[in-house]
Amino acid sequence: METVGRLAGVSQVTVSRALSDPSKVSPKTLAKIREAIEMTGFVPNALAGALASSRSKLISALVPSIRNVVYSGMVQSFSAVMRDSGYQIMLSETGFEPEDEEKLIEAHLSRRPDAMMLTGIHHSAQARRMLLGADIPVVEVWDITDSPIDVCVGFSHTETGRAVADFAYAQGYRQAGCVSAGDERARRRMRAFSERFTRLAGGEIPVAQFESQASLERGRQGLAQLMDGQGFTGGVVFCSSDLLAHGVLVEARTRGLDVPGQVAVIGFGDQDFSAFVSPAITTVRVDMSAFGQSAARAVLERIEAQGGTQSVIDLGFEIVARESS
Amino acid sequence: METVGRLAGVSQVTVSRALSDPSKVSPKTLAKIREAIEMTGFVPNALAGALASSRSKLISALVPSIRNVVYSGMVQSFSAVMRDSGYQIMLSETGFEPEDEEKLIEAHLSRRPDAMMLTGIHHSAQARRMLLGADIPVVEVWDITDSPIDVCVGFSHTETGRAVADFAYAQGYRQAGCVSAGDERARRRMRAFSERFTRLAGGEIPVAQFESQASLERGRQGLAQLMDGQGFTGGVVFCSSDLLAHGVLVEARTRGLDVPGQVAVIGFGDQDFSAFVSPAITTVRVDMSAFGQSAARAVLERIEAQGGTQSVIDLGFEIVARESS
DNA sequence: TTGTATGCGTTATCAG
DNA sequence: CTGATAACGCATACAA
Repeated sequence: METVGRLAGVSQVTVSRALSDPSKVSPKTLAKIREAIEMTGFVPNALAGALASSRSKLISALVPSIRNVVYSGMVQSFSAVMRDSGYQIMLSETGFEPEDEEKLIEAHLSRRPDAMMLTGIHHSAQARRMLLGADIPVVEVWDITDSPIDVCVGFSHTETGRAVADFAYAQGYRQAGCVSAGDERARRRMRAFSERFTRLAGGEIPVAQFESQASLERGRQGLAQLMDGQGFTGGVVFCSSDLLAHGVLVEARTRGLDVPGQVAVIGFGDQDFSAFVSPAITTVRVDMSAFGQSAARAVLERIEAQGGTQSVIDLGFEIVARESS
Repeated sequence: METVGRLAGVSQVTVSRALSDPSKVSPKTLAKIREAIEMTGFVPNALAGALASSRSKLISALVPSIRNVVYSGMVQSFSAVMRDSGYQIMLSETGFEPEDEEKLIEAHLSRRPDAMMLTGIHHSAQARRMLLGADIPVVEVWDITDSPIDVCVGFSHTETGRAVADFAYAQGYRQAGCVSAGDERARRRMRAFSERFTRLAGGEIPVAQFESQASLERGRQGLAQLMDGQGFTGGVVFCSSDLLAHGVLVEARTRGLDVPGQVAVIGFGDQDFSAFVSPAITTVRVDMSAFGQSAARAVLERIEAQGGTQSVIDLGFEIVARESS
């Protein structure tokens, strides 16, 4: 800025003002400064700016995995809204281990973000302490709780599981199984489904539980496990994601089973392929881009107004009935 | 650090040293400092650190879209390697508009990253100038050129298109069509495919070109367009992604067409579902996590050794023959 | 092994 | 509308 200022015949401060609030500088000097910037190829140092103003214009976002469209879709809409307000996103993957999250939170906090977006509501005590100590807006997405760190936006996984059980029972199914990936929230949905379905129809509900991330192949293996190892002979299979559901579908076709006659399938997430495979997948739709947008708005509200309104934003879910059940 | 130091009975610098290089501090004082940090919940300010040392430990990464697994997979492996070396990633989506990229590059550069990862080799003149001026390692991924800004790692899209044409011709196909999403590199593959296939088999090659991102539905529309509007009656369909290929498959099934008898399909990307749908999709495999790792290693080499070795890293591609062709 | 002085490139505050 | 001056919180060079 010093150099630019000399070239434009003004001081360093004036250059700073020209950049941060052009209206505070006369049109003439503004033009000269712009020209000098053009000539020198000057790019302001946001690090120094952040240090001086203690506003970094950086937002941290932590998600389990960006390869999963449900998370990357959310990040995409979150980022878009924040970017329009001049914020940049620092994104990291936490994986599914709580300890990793703690370290990442500290690493992010050291960069002094103006706010932080986290996935889920379960965080270590130390993580909560650091977050509280940072004194910035914190939004927890994808799940809701009555005691968020600051604000949470999402839906109830327990309610989802129950609703699916009710739905499947109402459709006439009396036998059920589950195929689930290693996500804590997925497990919570499965548990709620099992409890409710057992209460309605009785019997045990076999579960094929994987620790790895969901994939089509895992879905195939899931149905195979249920049928070959756990005595599942037919009925409805609730999967923790549409990808798994698709795998169950493929495996059922391979085994010559009629869907939904012998094996019915319900997925989760309403991914873009779900309506277009055949049979189309019955699923639970959650509006991930709405999550991202709501989260972003909640953050902006808190940054600007210094005090959010709602602290629990339940965006709900919707069961989409298609051909697979 | 001042506060922590007072609590531990040492000066600010000693605290700084204890954090950046514990071996330079006596075990006793180190213990006292650690205790003081614990008590105060002190989290170092990386902004100030970066300003003072002019090393931000931040790496910028720009990709067209994180919802596309080919990009998010690459980012994932890139991030993992960089994180292990103590770097954080600032990720942004450029979309598919060159002007947006330029603005994003400037925004990122203002945060003084220690290096930058870009997708593709086409950047505006102004962008190149800024990048060169920033004087940091720059790695361009997903494509190769003889004149990278600094270093590029990827594969030749033109060669890919040609190889697919040769492959399809060798399999006996004499009619072809293309379904492509609005990615410049995808278009380049399609063009090379068309040119080569026309030279081999003669005739015109109809193309269903979409401006939007790939999706299963677009794939279905693609085949519909080719057959209903562009006189395509059968043969091989080369798609710019496996998602589109899957859509073509679904549409073909819907129309009662035999695959690969009447319509054969070749995709791109070898996504995780490609081997498991039926018929399994013939595709072009590129090792996206290898791209990310190579890119990360190239960056680390340049940051540490101040001068990279190779400047063009061609990781190639592989045609995976399956049932759909 | 530890401390002192200085500077990194901005913004904020106050004067002119 | 513009300028001087003091932080911001740390790292680096040098000294002890």
